[in-house]
Amino acid sequence: MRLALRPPGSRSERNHGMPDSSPISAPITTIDSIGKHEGASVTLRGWLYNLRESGKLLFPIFRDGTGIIQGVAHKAGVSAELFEALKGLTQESSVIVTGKVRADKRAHGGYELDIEALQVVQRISEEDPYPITPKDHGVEFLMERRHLWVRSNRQAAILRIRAEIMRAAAEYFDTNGFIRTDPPILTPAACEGTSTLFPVDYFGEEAFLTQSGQLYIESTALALGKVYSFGPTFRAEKSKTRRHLTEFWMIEPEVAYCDLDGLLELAENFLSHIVQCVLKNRRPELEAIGRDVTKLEAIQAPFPRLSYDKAAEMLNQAHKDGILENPFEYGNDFGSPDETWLSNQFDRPVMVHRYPADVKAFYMQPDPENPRYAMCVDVLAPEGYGEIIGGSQRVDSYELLKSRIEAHNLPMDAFQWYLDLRRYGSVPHSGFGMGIERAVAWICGLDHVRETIPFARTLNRIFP
RNA sequence: UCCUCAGUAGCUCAAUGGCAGAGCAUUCGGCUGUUAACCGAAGGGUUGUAGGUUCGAGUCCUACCUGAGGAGCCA
Repeated sequence: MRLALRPPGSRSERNHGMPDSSPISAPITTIDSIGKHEGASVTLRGWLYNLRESGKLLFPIFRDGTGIIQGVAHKAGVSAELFEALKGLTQESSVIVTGKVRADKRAHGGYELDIEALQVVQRISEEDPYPITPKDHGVEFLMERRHLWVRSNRQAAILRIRAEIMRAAAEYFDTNGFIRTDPPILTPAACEGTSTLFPVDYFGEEAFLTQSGQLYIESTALALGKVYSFGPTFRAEKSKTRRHLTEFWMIEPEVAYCDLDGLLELAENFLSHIVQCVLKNRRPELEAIGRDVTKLEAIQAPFPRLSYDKAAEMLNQAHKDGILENPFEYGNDFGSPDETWLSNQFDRPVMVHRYPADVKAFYMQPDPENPRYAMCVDVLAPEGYGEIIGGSQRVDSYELLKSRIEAHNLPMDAFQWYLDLRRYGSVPHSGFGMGIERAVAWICGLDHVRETIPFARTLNRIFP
């Protein structure tokens, strides 16, 4: 073994006695940039994804974290040692492989690797094979092995897209004058009732994991003008659906001197930027997971605006036409089937605004034209994905906010600091929160949010 | 919290109340362009748990456990 970059650990421990075929001396590269090396020999460091064989032909498929590529070895074209070493490889064994890059129409990525040398870093034994085969598996089996499942091509592509969505979201705010100010994750006594919060022991006092940083970034918005926060959020609700996690990531902007109209513009520009970045930077991954990118190419501002009243009319009509099973009761919040149907009526996210104040949170500003409505917005992603953003203009009047807190039976003491924001230099201000996992599910076209985060925390799962 | 469905080989699933089965995976053999390769052979079972009905239960009944996706609530 004359390889410069060798892994830690002695050879005898790590490769289970498999012989190395020959010295490896080609430049090290990654599969995502293999096209630059057409016609040349390169070295890849990765894992065996699958192995097919046909007589004296071997087709090992390698992955390296950046992509997958099929290798080819003819028995007549390589040494007997190399052929036997390749033939004996097991799925997910770690290998360092050298070969000549060749463009080939038959190959999925457009390139194949004619294998010239192989170093087995660790060979997985047949007695304890890699559990996740290239065949069908159930949800429970895969989630129990999430630490391995993330290696699969599809899961890795989703995680790359997630990373791009998070990067693009932060980039939008960073390049538009926002300052990132992250609120605390450990919070004192409950803000909006304790039933949805995870309690923790804080040196003998009860504290809770945050369910939203909104109240805190209202404070930093009045200090810095335009701010955002980006971090994990916790909800102890016993929701067991494809749209719910108990721990999820939320990005929340908050803007001083911003009204509801300004917030709608911010939301549509923000979402457009994210989708266009994913299309630009993660197109191979979108294709790898079978996403219809024409649906994403339509996601450009402006987005349709729909008042609650108009949405209610549409839902009533849909019920009369027999499309929706249950009648919509005016004055209520939309149910899940209602939201799904509404979001399916548009080819881009629809911004539903001015819900009845009674069904919305205490901190939302009433509509000056009709105080029965709240100056709020839910952004519903298309293709039936439903709510990915919820936001509002905040109450800026001290007296009104105080009476709202009383009316909701919230502990006034705990809200004194929040009321201070209206006591000293209050201004109109607005903000929203976007759930990263729901955005990823929509942009990737997934049917469940559990695949959008490396390790999902759901009602029945806190393992691995 | 409520409703519905499911639990059988390592995995995905069959099996009218009557001998526990198939495909994949693993092992062995075959195949010079395979695309979840294919062909042949072998090994592999406390049918989620505890009771009950029955001559006989994977199958029917009761309770429980685990999981799934839907309601409510939310991002």
